[in-house]
Amino acid sequence: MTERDNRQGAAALKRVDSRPLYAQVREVLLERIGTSGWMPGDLIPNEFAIARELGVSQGTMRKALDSLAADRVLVRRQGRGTYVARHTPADVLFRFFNFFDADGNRIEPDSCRATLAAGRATSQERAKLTLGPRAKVIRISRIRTWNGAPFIFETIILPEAFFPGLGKGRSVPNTLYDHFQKAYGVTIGRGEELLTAIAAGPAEAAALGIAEGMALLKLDRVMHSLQNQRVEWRSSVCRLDGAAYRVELR
Amino acid sequence: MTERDNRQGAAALKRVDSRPLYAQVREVLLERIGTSGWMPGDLIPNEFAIARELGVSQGTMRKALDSLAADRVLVRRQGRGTYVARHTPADVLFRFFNFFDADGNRIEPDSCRATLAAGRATSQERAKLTLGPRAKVIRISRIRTWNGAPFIFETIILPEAFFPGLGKGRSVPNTLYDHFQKAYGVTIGRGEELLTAIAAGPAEAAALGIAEGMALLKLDRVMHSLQNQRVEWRSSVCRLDGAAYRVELR
DNA sequence: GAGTGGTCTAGACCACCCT
DNA sequence: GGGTGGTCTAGACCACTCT
Repeated sequence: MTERDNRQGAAALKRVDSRPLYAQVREVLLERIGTSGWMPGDLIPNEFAIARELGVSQGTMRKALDSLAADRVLVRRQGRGTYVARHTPADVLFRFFNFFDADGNRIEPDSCRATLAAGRATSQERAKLTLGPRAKVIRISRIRTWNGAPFIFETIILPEAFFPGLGKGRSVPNTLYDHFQKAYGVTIGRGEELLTAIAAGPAEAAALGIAEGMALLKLDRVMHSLQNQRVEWRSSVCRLDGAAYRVELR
Repeated sequence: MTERDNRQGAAALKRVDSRPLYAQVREVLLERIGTSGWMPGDLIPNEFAIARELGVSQGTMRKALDSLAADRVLVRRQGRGTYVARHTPADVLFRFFNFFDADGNRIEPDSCRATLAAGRATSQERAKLTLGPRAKVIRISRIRTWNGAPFIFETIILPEAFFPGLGKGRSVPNTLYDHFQKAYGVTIGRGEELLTAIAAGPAEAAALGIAEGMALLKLDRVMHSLQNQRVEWRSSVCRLDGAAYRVELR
């Protein structure tokens, strides 16, 4: 690539908007990661190479790369290179599964029985996932166990547009988010969860094998993709004897 | 040239330390903030001044300052300067009070009735706060209200060594953490909270004015100071009809 | 030894806030 | 106008990983 191209590259970045260069660079890198360029697990070119290509200094490139690493989109390893973060079941549990046992160890749910169905989204589902009037969704209900006993009973709503044919002919994996990334190129970026306490009704009592009226923790979670689209609504009720939901306060 | 300055700057700070320069600089700044040098709300000297004083470059100083700003110890304002973060009641609510109403607005608890007592720490209290065998603690029990109705019933355990004479002759403020900072120089840095669901027993039912057996959210929280000492153990039970505890997932 | 990210420096210009 | 933090660049050396 010639020097003129470099300047044009830099100018192209600057002319579009007035945000800092590193923020624009970050945007460019995010696009490359999303659209079948750099895939999860890939080693991306080194700092100097991308910087030269985009016509910015290595320092600016570093700032963009560090910011993506802070958001867990990239993983940097000294002496080896920069990789596109890959979701593994262990990563997913570590980031998004906040249950701990009495000794402070993270709980690893053993398995799950799942049922799956598709249909038109209800108005509530459309609101939660910002879907259009005739959008379809996939609904998964499952029970996750811990030490062999039912622990979580949850319903997961997914826009069909993001996950066409999910579950067709195959069983639903225990950790969904790594499957989303591998099978559909949808990477979970962030989300929010609303927690309340409820008394077990007939449905929860039957699903979890407990008495009606037992106090349960209810989680209402909406997850967003890296591109900031709402890709999952999950509603879970959890039996919490011997376990706790852990929150870091900062 | 750069190499010699580099080593000298490092030598001036480190002696035994092999951590990065900016990390050592950060430590030095944190000490100055703790020990009656720079107080909450103070404007601290500009980057160049501190950098020159400590014998490091402005870039290294900036990295240390930015890291402290990220941890909310400092607040940087373009065109004005860098300030030591001051806890206000609003800040405290924003950072550490995670309850929201059905419309998604943060709940502001109205007031509280508090009782206060001091005594020797129980073994459980010593374990939670890593206290010595004969340590004393201050115990606060209070009820916080929302829209006039009891909302949270909580017990707060504080090491007497950190907060001597707390509550003597004065009432306990609604938001404690800003009081800790102003009156005792103890700044809350971070903490962790364990959430479970419980059924209301006689004590909770009486305190919150509800029926026994109602599902409540229980929070078990330990907070650490900027110097990483455990300075509070708080146990709360919350009535959650019309409200929810919100967690950001990243 | 070659290549990578991590640290550190030095100096430039810009955007913002004050008086 | 003068001072502050924010951005950007250029170049050096260090620490780590692989072959």
